Amino acid sequence: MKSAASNSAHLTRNAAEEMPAGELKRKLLLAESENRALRVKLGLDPTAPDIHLGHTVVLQKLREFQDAGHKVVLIVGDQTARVGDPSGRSETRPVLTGAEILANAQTYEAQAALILDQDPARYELRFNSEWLDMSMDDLLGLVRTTTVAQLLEREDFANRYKSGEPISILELLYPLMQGYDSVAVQSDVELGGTDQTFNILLGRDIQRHYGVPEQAVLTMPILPGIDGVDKMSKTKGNEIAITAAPDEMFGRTMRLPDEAMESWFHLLAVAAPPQGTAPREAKASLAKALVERFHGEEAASAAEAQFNSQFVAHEVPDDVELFSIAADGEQVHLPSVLAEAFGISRSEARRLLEQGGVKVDGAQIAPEALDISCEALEGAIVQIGRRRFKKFKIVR
RNA sequence: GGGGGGAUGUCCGAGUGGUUAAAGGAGACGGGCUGUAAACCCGUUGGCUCUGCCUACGCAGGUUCGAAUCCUGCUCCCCCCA
Repeated sequence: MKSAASNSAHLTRNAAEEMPAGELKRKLLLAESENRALRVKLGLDPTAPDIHLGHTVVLQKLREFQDAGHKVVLIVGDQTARVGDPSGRSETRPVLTGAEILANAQTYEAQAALILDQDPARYELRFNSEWLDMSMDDLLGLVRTTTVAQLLEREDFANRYKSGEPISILELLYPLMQGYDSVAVQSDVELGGTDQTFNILLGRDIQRHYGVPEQAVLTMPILPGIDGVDKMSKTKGNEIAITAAPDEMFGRTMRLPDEAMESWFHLLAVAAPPQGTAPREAKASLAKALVERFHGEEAASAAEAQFNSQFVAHEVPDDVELFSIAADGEQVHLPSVLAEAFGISRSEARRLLEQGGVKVDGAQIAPEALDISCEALEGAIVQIGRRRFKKFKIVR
Protein backbone atom coordinates (compact mmCIF):
# COMPACT_ATOMS: atom_id res chain seq x y z
CA MET A 1 0.00 0.00 0.00
CA LYS A 2 1.20 3.47 -0.82
CA SER A 3 1.76 6.06 1.87
CA ALA A 4 -1.16 8.13 3.00
CA ALA A 5 0.48 11.27 1.69
CA SER A 6 0.95 10.02 -1.83
CA ASN A 7 -2.51 8.51 -1.78
CA SER A 8 -3.94 11.85 -0.88
CA ALA A 9 -2.25 13.53 -3.81
CA HIS A 10 -3.43 10.78 -6.14
CA LEU A 11 -7.02 10.89 -4.92
CA THR A 12 -7.37 14.65 -5.19
CA ARG A 13 -5.59 15.03 -8.53
CA ASN A 14 -8.70 15.36 -10.67
CA ALA A 15 -11.19 16.32 -7.97
CA ALA A 16 -13.01 19.62 -7.94
CA GLU A 17 -12.54 20.41 -4.29
CA GLU A 18 -11.38 18.90 -1.05
CA MET A 19 -13.01 20.27 2.06
CA PRO A 20 -11.83 21.32 4.50
CA ALA A 21 -8.41 21.73 2.92
CA GLY A 22 -6.10 18.94 4.00
CA GLU A 23 -8.87 17.04 5.77
CA LEU A 24 -8.66 14.04 3.49
CA LYS A 25 -4.98 13.71 4.11
CA ARG A 26 -5.55 13.86 7.87
CA LYS A 27 -8.16 11.13 7.58
CA LEU A 28 -5.80 8.99 5.53
CA LEU A 29 -3.02 9.44 8.05
CA LEU A 30 -5.38 8.67 10.91
CA ALA A 31 -6.57 5.49 9.24
CA GLU A 32 -3.01 4.49 8.59
CA SER A 33 -2.02 5.00 12.21
CA GLU A 34 -5.06 3.10 13.45
CA ASN A 35 -4.48 0.47 10.82
CA ARG A 36 -8.05 0.58 9.55
CA ALA A 37 -9.88 1.33 6.34
CA LEU A 38 -11.73 4.60 5.83
CA ARG A 39 -15.46 4.39 5.25
CA VAL A 40 -16.15 6.25 2.03
CA LYS A 41 -19.79 7.08 1.44
CA LEU A 42 -21.76 7.63 -1.72
CA GLY A 43 -25.52 8.00 -1.77
CA LEU A 44 -27.41 6.92 -4.81
CA ASP A 45 -30.77 7.70 -6.22
CA PRO A 46 -32.72 4.49 -6.77
CA THR A 47 -34.85 6.14 -9.44
CA ALA A 48 -32.15 6.08 -12.11
CA PRO A 49 -30.89 2.57 -12.59
CA ASP A 50 -29.00 3.19 -15.82
CA ILE A 51 -25.50 4.21 -14.96
CA HIS A 52 -23.88 6.48 -17.50
CA LEU A 53 -20.41 7.92 -17.84
CA GLY A 54 -21.38 10.87 -15.67
CA HIS A 55 -21.95 8.55 -12.71
CA THR A 56 -18.70 6.78 -13.36
CA VAL A 57 -16.64 9.85 -12.54
CA VAL A 58 -17.51 9.42 -8.89
CA LEU A 59 -17.59 5.63 -9.06
CA GLN A 60 -14.13 5.59 -10.57
CA LYS A 61 -12.98 7.74 -7.68
CA LEU A 62 -14.52 5.31 -5.24
CA ARG A 63 -12.63 2.56 -6.95
CA GLU A 64 -9.42 4.45 -6.36
CA PHE A 65 -10.24 4.56 -2.66
CA GLN A 66 -10.86 0.82 -2.73
CA ASP A 67 -7.59 0.21 -4.48
CA ALA A 68 -5.90 2.19 -1.73
CA GLY A 69 -7.40 -0.24 0.78
CA HIS A 70 -10.49 1.65 1.89
CA LYS A 71 -14.11 0.65 2.15
CA VAL A 72 -16.91 2.01 0.02
CA VAL A 73 -20.35 2.38 1.53
CA LEU A 74 -23.06 2.73 -1.07
CA ILE A 75 -26.36 3.98 0.27
CA VAL A 76 -29.54 3.34 -1.63
CA GLY A 77 -31.95 6.18 -0.89
CA ASP A 78 -35.00 3.99 -0.70
CA GLN A 79 -36.63 6.02 2.05
CA THR A 80 -36.25 9.27 0.17
CA ALA A 81 -37.45 7.70 -3.07
CA ARG A 82 -40.62 6.62 -1.35
CA VAL A 83 -41.44 10.21 -0.63
CA GLY A 84 -40.80 11.46 -4.15
CA ASP A 85 -38.46 14.38 -4.63
CA PRO A 86 -40.37 17.43 -5.86
CA SER A 87 -37.16 19.26 -6.80
CA GLY A 88 -37.24 21.72 -9.64
CA ARG A 89 -40.68 22.37 -10.99
CA SER A 90 -44.01 21.25 -9.80
CA GLU A 91 -43.61 17.89 -11.45
CA THR A 92 -43.70 15.54 -8.56
CA ARG A 93 -41.85 12.41 -9.29
CA PRO A 94 -43.79 9.22 -9.30
CA VAL A 95 -43.56 7.53 -5.97
CA LEU A 96 -41.72 4.28 -6.32
CA THR A 97 -42.87 1.09 -4.73
CA GLY A 98 -40.58 -0.98 -2.59
CA ALA A 99 -40.28 -3.59 -5.30
CA GLU A 100 -39.28 -1.05 -7.93
CA ILE A 101 -36.70 0.46 -5.65
CA LEU A 102 -35.24 -2.94 -4.94
CA ALA A 103 -35.11 -3.77 -8.64
CA ASN A 104 -33.47 -0.46 -9.44
CA ALA A 105 -30.96 -0.90 -6.67
CA GLN A 106 -30.07 -4.33 -7.96
CA THR A 107 -29.63 -3.05 -11.48
CA TYR A 108 -27.48 -0.25 -10.19
CA GLU A 109 -25.41 -2.62 -8.14
CA ALA A 110 -24.90 -4.94 -11.06
CA GLN A 111 -23.73 -2.07 -13.22
CA ALA A 112 -21.59 -0.56 -10.49
CA ALA A 113 -19.90 -3.93 -10.25
CA LEU A 114 -18.29 -3.13 -13.59
CA ILE A 115 -16.34 -0.44 -11.80
CA LEU A 116 -16.27 -1.20 -8.10
CA ASP A 117 -14.55 -3.99 -6.27
CA GLN A 118 -17.32 -6.12 -4.76
CA ASP A 119 -15.10 -7.70 -2.13
CA PRO A 120 -17.09 -7.40 1.13
CA ALA A 121 -13.99 -6.07 2.87
CA ARG A 122 -14.01 -3.13 0.44
CA TYR A 123 -17.70 -2.74 -0.22
CA GLU A 124 -20.91 -2.33 1.72
CA LEU A 125 -24.42 -1.66 0.45
CA ARG A 126 -27.05 -0.16 2.71
CA PHE A 127 -30.61 1.08 2.38
CA ASN A 128 -31.35 4.29 4.23
CA SER A 129 -34.83 3.22 5.28
CA GLU A 130 -32.88 1.18 7.82
CA TRP A 131 -32.40 4.35 9.89
CA LEU A 132 -34.58 7.01 8.24
CA ASP A 133 -37.82 5.20 8.93
CA MET A 134 -37.68 6.90 12.31
CA SER A 135 -40.04 8.04 15.02
CA MET A 136 -41.34 11.59 15.19
CA ASP A 137 -39.17 12.06 18.21
CA ASP A 138 -36.05 11.13 16.28
CA LEU A 139 -37.13 13.23 13.33
CA LEU A 140 -37.51 16.26 15.56
CA GLY A 141 -34.07 15.53 16.90
CA LEU A 142 -32.71 15.58 13.37
CA VAL A 143 -34.61 18.68 12.35
CA ARG A 144 -33.31 20.51 15.42
CA THR A 145 -29.78 20.41 13.99
CA THR A 146 -30.43 22.85 11.22
CA THR A 147 -32.00 26.25 10.65
CA VAL A 148 -33.84 27.61 7.66
CA ALA A 149 -31.16 30.28 7.32
CA GLN A 150 -28.57 27.54 6.93
CA LEU A 151 -30.56 25.84 4.22
CA LEU A 152 -31.08 29.09 2.38
CA GLU A 153 -27.33 29.32 2.00
CA ARG A 154 -27.70 26.82 -0.77
CA GLU A 155 -27.62 28.71 -4.00
CA ASP A 156 -30.58 27.17 -5.75
CA PHE A 157 -32.76 27.49 -2.64
CA ALA A 158 -31.70 31.09 -2.21
CA ASN A 159 -32.43 31.93 -5.82
CA ARG A 160 -35.80 30.32 -5.79
CA TYR A 161 -36.68 31.92 -2.51
CA LYS A 162 -35.70 35.34 -3.80
CA SER A 163 -37.58 35.02 -7.06
CA GLY A 164 -40.68 33.73 -5.32
CA GLU A 165 -40.51 30.22 -6.70
CA PRO A 166 -41.83 27.44 -4.54
CA ILE A 167 -39.61 25.40 -2.28
CA SER A 168 -41.18 22.37 -0.76
CA ILE A 169 -40.50 21.38 2.85
CA LEU A 170 -39.63 17.98 1.47
CA GLU A 171 -36.82 19.49 -0.52
CA LEU A 172 -35.53 21.28 2.53
CA LEU A 173 -35.60 18.00 4.38
CA TYR A 174 -33.50 16.16 1.84
CA PRO A 175 -30.14 17.57 2.87
CA LEU A 176 -30.96 16.66 6.46
CA MET A 177 -31.74 13.10 5.56
CA GLN A 178 -28.65 12.81 3.47
CA GLY A 179 -26.64 14.24 6.34
CA TYR A 180 -28.13 11.75 8.75
CA ASP A 181 -27.03 8.96 6.45
CA SER A 182 -23.49 10.04 7.19
CA VAL A 183 -24.18 9.79 10.91
CA ALA A 184 -25.74 6.37 10.53
CA VAL A 185 -22.96 4.78 8.53
CA GLN A 186 -20.15 6.61 10.36
CA SER A 187 -18.75 7.95 7.16
CA ASP A 188 -15.17 9.21 7.14
CA VAL A 189 -15.35 10.64 3.65
CA GLU A 190 -18.29 11.51 1.45
CA LEU A 191 -17.96 11.78 -2.30
CA GLY A 192 -20.23 13.47 -4.77
CA GLY A 193 -20.47 15.79 -7.73
CA THR A 194 -19.92 19.49 -7.15
CA ASP A 195 -23.70 19.87 -7.20
CA GLN A 196 -23.70 17.94 -3.93
CA THR A 197 -21.30 20.26 -2.16
CA PHE A 198 -23.88 21.87 0.08
CA ASN A 199 -25.56 18.64 1.07
CA ILE A 200 -22.31 16.91 1.87
CA LEU A 201 -21.01 19.82 3.87
CA LEU A 202 -24.26 19.98 5.83
CA GLY A 203 -23.60 16.33 6.61
CA ARG A 204 -20.55 17.48 8.58
CA ASP A 205 -22.68 19.83 10.68
CA ILE A 206 -25.17 17.12 11.38
CA GLN A 207 -22.46 14.66 12.32
CA ARG A 208 -21.10 17.23 14.76
CA HIS A 209 -24.53 17.62 16.35
CA TYR A 210 -24.67 13.89 16.84
CA GLY A 211 -21.21 13.83 18.31
CA VAL A 212 -19.56 11.70 15.65
CA PRO A 213 -16.41 12.62 13.73
CA GLU A 214 -17.02 14.88 10.76
CA GLN A 215 -16.48 13.48 7.31
CA ALA A 216 -13.99 14.79 4.80
CA VAL A 217 -15.60 16.05 1.64
CA LEU A 218 -14.35 15.34 -1.84
CA THR A 219 -16.29 16.63 -4.81
CA MET A 220 -15.80 15.73 -8.45
CA PRO A 221 -16.47 18.08 -11.35
CA ILE A 222 -19.60 17.43 -13.35
CA LEU A 223 -19.03 15.59 -16.60
CA PRO A 224 -20.64 17.33 -19.57
CA GLY A 225 -22.81 15.18 -21.81
CA ILE A 226 -22.07 14.45 -25.45
CA ASP A 227 -23.49 17.86 -26.33
CA GLY A 228 -20.51 19.25 -24.45
CA VAL A 229 -22.71 21.69 -22.60
CA ASP A 230 -25.15 20.29 -20.10
CA LYS A 231 -24.53 17.87 -17.31
CA MET A 232 -24.77 14.34 -18.61
CA SER A 233 -28.22 12.99 -17.89
CA LYS A 234 -30.72 10.64 -19.32
CA THR A 235 -33.45 13.25 -19.50
CA LYS A 236 -31.23 15.44 -21.66
CA GLY A 237 -30.49 12.48 -23.90
CA ASN A 238 -26.83 13.40 -23.89
CA GLU A 239 -25.65 10.38 -21.97
CA ILE A 240 -23.64 7.30 -22.75
CA ALA A 241 -24.83 4.38 -20.66
CA ILE A 242 -22.10 2.07 -19.52
CA THR A 243 -24.21 -0.79 -20.78
CA ALA A 244 -24.40 0.79 -24.26
CA ALA A 245 -23.28 -1.50 -27.06
CA PRO A 246 -19.66 -1.02 -28.17
CA ASP A 247 -20.59 0.54 -31.52
CA GLU A 248 -22.96 2.95 -29.90
CA MET A 249 -20.50 3.89 -27.21
CA PHE A 250 -17.81 4.54 -29.76
CA GLY A 251 -20.06 6.48 -32.10
CA ARG A 252 -21.58 8.64 -29.42
CA THR A 253 -18.17 9.50 -28.05
CA MET A 254 -17.12 10.60 -31.54
CA ARG A 255 -19.94 13.09 -31.42
CA LEU A 256 -18.43 14.88 -28.48
CA PRO A 257 -17.46 18.48 -29.30
CA ASP A 258 -13.71 19.02 -29.33
CA GLU A 259 -13.88 21.54 -26.49
CA ALA A 260 -15.25 18.94 -24.11
CA MET A 261 -12.59 16.36 -24.88
CA GLU A 262 -10.09 17.56 -22.35
CA SER A 263 -12.50 17.33 -19.46
CA TRP A 264 -13.54 13.86 -20.55
CA PHE A 265 -9.97 12.61 -20.58
CA HIS A 266 -9.39 14.21 -17.23
CA LEU A 267 -12.55 13.21 -15.42
CA LEU A 268 -12.90 9.76 -16.86
CA ALA A 269 -9.25 9.12 -16.07
CA VAL A 270 -8.30 8.15 -19.59
CA ALA A 271 -4.66 8.72 -20.52
CA ALA A 272 -4.53 11.66 -22.91
CA PRO A 273 -2.67 11.28 -26.22
CA PRO A 274 0.55 13.24 -26.80
CA GLN A 275 0.30 16.98 -27.36
CA GLY A 276 -0.43 17.90 -30.93
CA THR A 277 -2.45 14.81 -31.77
CA ALA A 278 -5.14 15.69 -34.29
CA PRO A 279 -8.49 16.24 -32.56
CA ARG A 280 -10.14 13.46 -34.48
CA GLU A 281 -7.39 11.00 -33.56
CA ALA A 282 -7.52 12.08 -29.95
CA LYS A 283 -11.26 11.55 -29.86
CA ALA A 284 -10.95 8.14 -31.44
CA SER A 285 -8.45 7.14 -28.79
CA LEU A 286 -10.84 8.38 -26.12
CA ALA A 287 -13.70 6.44 -27.64
CA LYS A 288 -11.59 3.34 -27.90
CA ALA A 289 -10.39 3.59 -24.32
CA LEU A 290 -13.93 3.90 -23.04
CA VAL A 291 -15.23 0.95 -25.02
CA GLU A 292 -12.25 -1.02 -23.84
CA ARG A 293 -13.02 -0.15 -20.23
CA PHE A 294 -16.55 -1.53 -20.38
CA HIS A 295 -16.40 -4.13 -23.12
CA GLY A 296 -12.78 -5.21 -23.43
CA GLU A 297 -10.03 -4.67 -25.93
CA GLU A 298 -11.42 -6.85 -28.66
CA ALA A 299 -14.77 -5.10 -28.71
CA ALA A 300 -13.01 -1.75 -28.76
CA SER A 301 -11.02 -2.60 -31.88
CA ALA A 302 -14.10 -3.98 -33.54
CA ALA A 303 -16.10 -0.86 -32.70
CA GLU A 304 -13.42 1.36 -34.14
CA ALA A 305 -13.22 -0.68 -37.35
CA GLN A 306 -16.99 -0.66 -37.64
CA PHE A 307 -17.08 3.08 -37.14
CA ASN A 308 -14.46 3.75 -39.78
CA SER A 309 -16.18 1.51 -42.24
CA GLN A 310 -19.62 2.94 -41.73
CA PHE A 311 -19.00 6.62 -41.21
CA VAL A 312 -15.67 7.34 -42.80
CA ALA A 313 -15.80 4.94 -45.74
CA HIS A 314 -19.62 5.05 -45.85
CA GLU A 315 -19.95 1.32 -46.11
CA VAL A 316 -23.00 -0.56 -45.02
CA PRO A 317 -22.52 -2.29 -41.69
CA ASP A 318 -22.26 -6.04 -41.90
CA ASP A 319 -24.59 -6.95 -39.06
CA VAL A 320 -27.76 -5.31 -40.35
CA GLU A 321 -30.91 -6.56 -38.72
CA LEU A 322 -33.29 -8.51 -40.92
CA PHE A 323 -36.84 -7.29 -41.34
CA SER A 324 -39.54 -9.36 -42.99
CA ILE A 325 -42.34 -7.73 -44.93
CA ALA A 326 -45.51 -9.57 -45.76
CA ALA A 327 -46.53 -8.74 -49.32
CA ASP A 328 -49.39 -10.03 -51.39
CA GLY A 329 -49.06 -7.93 -54.51
CA GLU A 330 -46.32 -6.78 -56.83
CA GLN A 331 -45.76 -3.56 -54.94
CA VAL A 332 -45.64 -2.37 -51.37
CA HIS A 333 -46.45 1.03 -49.93
CA LEU A 334 -43.09 2.42 -48.84
CA PRO A 335 -44.24 4.75 -46.03
CA SER A 336 -46.09 1.97 -44.34
CA VAL A 337 -43.22 -0.50 -44.71
CA LEU A 338 -40.68 2.00 -43.42
CA ALA A 339 -42.92 2.87 -40.52
CA GLU A 340 -43.17 -0.74 -39.54
CA ALA A 341 -39.51 -1.52 -40.05
CA PHE A 342 -38.08 1.42 -38.16
CA GLY A 343 -40.76 2.07 -35.59
CA ILE A 344 -41.68 5.52 -36.86
CA SER A 345 -45.01 6.96 -37.95
CA ARG A 346 -46.05 6.86 -41.58
CA SER A 347 -46.08 10.61 -41.72
CA GLU A 348 -42.52 10.61 -40.53
CA ALA A 349 -41.61 8.05 -43.17
CA ARG A 350 -43.16 10.28 -45.81
CA ARG A 351 -41.17 13.20 -44.57
CA LEU A 352 -37.95 11.22 -44.75
CA LEU A 353 -38.78 10.26 -48.32
CA GLU A 354 -39.54 13.84 -49.23
CA GLN A 355 -36.24 14.97 -47.82
CA GLY A 356 -34.19 12.35 -49.55
CA GLY A 357 -33.37 10.53 -46.37
CA VAL A 358 -34.18 7.06 -47.60
CA LYS A 359 -31.79 4.83 -49.49
CA VAL A 360 -32.28 1.36 -50.89
CA ASP A 361 -29.03 -0.45 -51.53
CA GLY A 362 -27.24 2.86 -51.39
CA ALA A 363 -29.44 4.57 -53.96
CA GLN A 364 -31.54 7.50 -52.84
CA ILE A 365 -35.24 6.99 -53.33
CA ALA A 366 -37.11 9.70 -55.20
CA PRO A 367 -39.66 11.54 -53.05
CA GLU A 368 -42.58 10.63 -55.28
CA ALA A 369 -41.85 6.92 -55.13
CA LEU A 370 -44.48 5.96 -52.60
CA ASP A 371 -44.98 2.51 -53.96
CA ILE A 372 -42.09 0.31 -54.81
CA SER A 373 -41.86 -3.12 -56.37
CA CYS A 374 -41.24 -6.04 -54.06
CA GLU A 375 -38.50 -7.14 -56.39
CA ALA A 376 -36.49 -4.00 -55.64
CA LEU A 377 -36.81 -4.57 -51.92
CA GLU A 378 -36.08 -8.25 -51.73
CA GLY A 379 -32.82 -8.67 -49.89
CA ALA A 380 -32.14 -4.94 -50.10
CA ILE A 381 -30.42 -2.88 -47.43
CA VAL A 382 -32.70 -0.01 -46.57
CA GLN A 383 -31.21 2.99 -44.85
CA ILE A 384 -32.89 5.99 -43.30
CA GLY A 385 -30.82 8.92 -42.23
CA ARG A 386 -27.18 8.30 -41.61
CA ARG A 387 -27.27 5.47 -39.20
CA ARG A 388 -30.42 3.39 -39.29
CA PHE A 389 -30.33 0.26 -41.43
CA LYS A 390 -32.56 -2.74 -42.04
CA LYS A 391 -32.21 -5.62 -44.44
CA PHE A 392 -35.54 -6.40 -46.05
CA LYS A 393 -36.96 -9.78 -46.81
CA ILE A 394 -40.21 -10.30 -48.66
CA VAL A 395 -42.52 -12.94 -47.31
CA ARG A 396 -45.39 -14.10 -49.44
C1' G B 1 -59.55 33.80 5.90
C1' G B 2 -59.08 37.71 1.83
C1' G B 3 -57.14 39.19 -2.98
C1' G B 4 -54.59 38.21 -7.54
C1' G B 5 -52.23 35.16 -11.42
C1' G B 6 -51.73 30.70 -14.18
C1' A B 7 -52.51 25.56 -16.84
C1' U B 8 -50.89 25.94 -24.90
C1' G B 9 -47.42 21.08 -29.14
C1' U B 10 -40.88 17.27 -26.69
C1' C B 11 -39.49 21.79 -23.61
C1' C B 12 -39.70 27.23 -23.08
C1' G B 13 -43.14 30.60 -24.76
C1' A B 14 -46.74 33.99 -28.12
C1' G B 15 -51.71 34.12 -29.11
C1' U B 16 -57.73 36.88 -25.76
C1' G B 17 -63.91 34.99 -31.35
C1' G B 18 -62.57 33.56 -37.81
C1' U B 19 -56.63 33.45 -43.12
C1' U B 20 -54.40 28.84 -36.12
C1' A B 21 -51.96 22.28 -36.79
C1' A B 22 -51.47 27.24 -33.59
C1' A B 23 -45.80 33.08 -33.85
C1' G B 24 -40.80 32.81 -31.88
C1' G B 25 -36.89 30.08 -29.54
C1' A B 26 -34.65 25.47 -27.89
C1' G B 27 -34.24 20.44 -28.84
C1' A B 28 -34.77 16.64 -32.35
C1' C B 29 -34.80 14.78 -37.30
C1' G B 30 -33.49 15.00 -42.82
C1' G B 31 -30.21 17.23 -46.63
C1' G B 32 -25.50 20.12 -47.75
C1' C B 33 -20.49 20.93 -45.81
C1' U B 34 -17.37 17.71 -42.55
C1' G B 35 -13.70 14.71 -38.60
C1' U B 36 -21.23 11.14 -37.17
C1' A B 37 -16.83 17.80 -33.83
C1' A B 38 -17.95 22.82 -33.92
C1' A B 39 -19.65 26.71 -36.97
C1' C B 40 -22.69 27.57 -41.12
C1' C B 41 -26.76 26.98 -45.04
C1' C B 42 -31.54 24.66 -46.49
C1' G B 43 -35.74 21.88 -44.97
C1' U B 44 -38.95 19.15 -41.52
C1' U B 45 -40.98 18.62 -36.68
C1' G B 46 -49.65 15.59 -34.31
C1' G B 47 -51.82 11.43 -37.03
C1' C B 48 -53.92 9.21 -41.35
C1' U B 49 -56.50 5.73 -46.57
C1' C B 50 -52.47 13.06 -47.64
C1' U B 51 -54.15 18.57 -53.14
C1' G B 52 -58.21 15.93 -48.44
C1' C B 53 -59.68 14.14 -43.60
C1' C B 54 -59.24 13.41 -38.26
C1' U B 55 -57.40 14.81 -33.51
C1' A B 56 -55.29 18.83 -30.60
C1' C B 57 -54.40 24.51 -26.54
C1' G B 58 -55.83 21.28 -17.87
C1' C B 59 -61.07 18.39 -17.39
C1' A B 60 -66.54 18.54 -18.30
C1' G B 61 -70.44 21.18 -20.22
C1' G B 62 -72.52 25.78 -22.66
C1' U B 63 -72.93 30.35 -26.01
C1' U B 64 -71.83 31.08 -31.40
C1' C B 65 -72.35 30.10 -38.38
C1' G B 66 -67.36 29.70 -36.03
C1' A B 67 -63.77 29.15 -29.60
C1' A B 68 -57.02 28.05 -27.49
C1' U B 69 -59.66 32.68 -27.25
C1' C B 70 -66.46 34.19 -24.27
C1' C B 71 -69.70 31.76 -20.07
C1' U B 72 -70.49 27.87 -16.04
C1' G B 73 -68.67 24.02 -13.02
C1' C B 74 -64.42 21.02 -11.71
C1' U B 75 -59.10 19.67 -10.97
C1' C B 76 -54.24 21.22 -10.22
C1' C B 77 -50.44 25.05 -9.50
C1' C B 78 -48.33 29.82 -8.09
C1' C B 79 -48.04 34.73 -5.73
C1' C B 80 -49.47 38.57 -2.27
C1' C B 81 -52.03 40.24 2.31
C1' A B 82 -53.58 38.41 7.15
